[in-house]
Amino acid sequence: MGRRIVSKGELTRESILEGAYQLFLQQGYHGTSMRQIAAEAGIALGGIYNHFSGKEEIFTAVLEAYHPIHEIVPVIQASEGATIEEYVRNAAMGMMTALERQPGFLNLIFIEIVEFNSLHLPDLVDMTFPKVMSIVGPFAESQNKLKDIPLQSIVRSFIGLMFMQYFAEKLVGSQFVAMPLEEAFEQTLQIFLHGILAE
Amino acid sequence: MGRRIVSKGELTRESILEGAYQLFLQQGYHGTSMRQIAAEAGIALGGIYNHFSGKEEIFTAVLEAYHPIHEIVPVIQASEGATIEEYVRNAAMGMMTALERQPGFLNLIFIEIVEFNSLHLPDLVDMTFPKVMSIVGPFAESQNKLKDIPLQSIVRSFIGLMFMQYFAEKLVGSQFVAMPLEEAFEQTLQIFLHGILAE
DNA sequence: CCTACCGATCGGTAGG
DNA sequence: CCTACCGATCGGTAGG
Repeated sequence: MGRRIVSKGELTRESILEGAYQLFLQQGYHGTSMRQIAAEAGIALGGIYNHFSGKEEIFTAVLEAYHPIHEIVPVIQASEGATIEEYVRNAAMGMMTALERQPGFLNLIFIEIVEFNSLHLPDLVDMTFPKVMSIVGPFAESQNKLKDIPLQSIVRSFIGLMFMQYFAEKLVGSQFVAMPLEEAFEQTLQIFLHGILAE
Repeated sequence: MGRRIVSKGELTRESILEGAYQLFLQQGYHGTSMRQIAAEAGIALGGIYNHFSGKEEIFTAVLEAYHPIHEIVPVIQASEGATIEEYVRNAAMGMMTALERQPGFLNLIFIEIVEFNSLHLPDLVDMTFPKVMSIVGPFAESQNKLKDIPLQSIVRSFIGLMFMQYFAEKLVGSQFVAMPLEEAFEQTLQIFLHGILAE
């Protein structure tokens, strides 16, 4: 909201994070050097160590700063709709938009999986999933139009389908999406809605 | 089928591929050195270059040798069932088993995405997806019990849900799967089946 | 925050 | 002349 008052040191720290973020996305963690990060941030190599104890701490901080939850939770909260059908449709479009606007989210998670052997992934999920559940839960439970399936399974399937849809969009032009994207999105939504709504 | 007759050189080449595969899974591409690959294969560093022109060519060869399609297509082909419901259930269980037995498949693809910026991913998908479609197509189309949704969307959603389920299994113990795994698998299957079957 | 470096290791290649 | 390697070292770069 309000403009934060930041010291020069904080500005430097943030430019390190932003430079590192861009480089990690393009080259991965091990493929990115501390010298590249320093150059991107406009400082000398040694200067980095005034802000971070090492390369891994930079990655941790980037993971926190660019965490999907910051982008996606407000989108889901903003989702409204008279029926669950409308609500799901709005949430789905909001999530796709959020993913498209910040395509680096998934890559950071892939880096965590590939180059850190999923070391911090359980913590990450434990931090994220309850937040999503607490937002989705009240709305869904106030309705009686869902099949008798645990809300957790429903949310998990929703996320899985959105990720798959997102992958399909990244692969435009391949056989994987031989139909218009809007149409593919609609089909995925139909399968999900038929899957969760009571007759 | 029959036992291949392989020269000593071919055996060396294959041990390089296997060693590189294991190391890539644990450390990623840039995190793995040619010296580690050589040690894993039981030869000297220089010996590698009699079989591969460089590190990237090794990764390409590993991607080909351990391609998911080799494992998953026979599983789907072996899937039978009097009804689509049975068929889907068998295919789902077969795919989960295949993924669990070869957990490296997904990681190789993540390495491709993260460390090579998805350079060869479209080609990979174009090679794989049509094969799956040609196997699934005839069976599904011989039935009239599906909703009016393109087969391509159905297959894509199926793959998305299986991947999500697989991720959930890797995250056992976290909030993400607060129910028994068999139950979570069943719930995912219910959503999919309700989503695609005609009333 | 910089310059000047360190111990070690990187991917790749030399001659034999 | 080929293959399948070796011990040693190349020019550069890694994180700190």
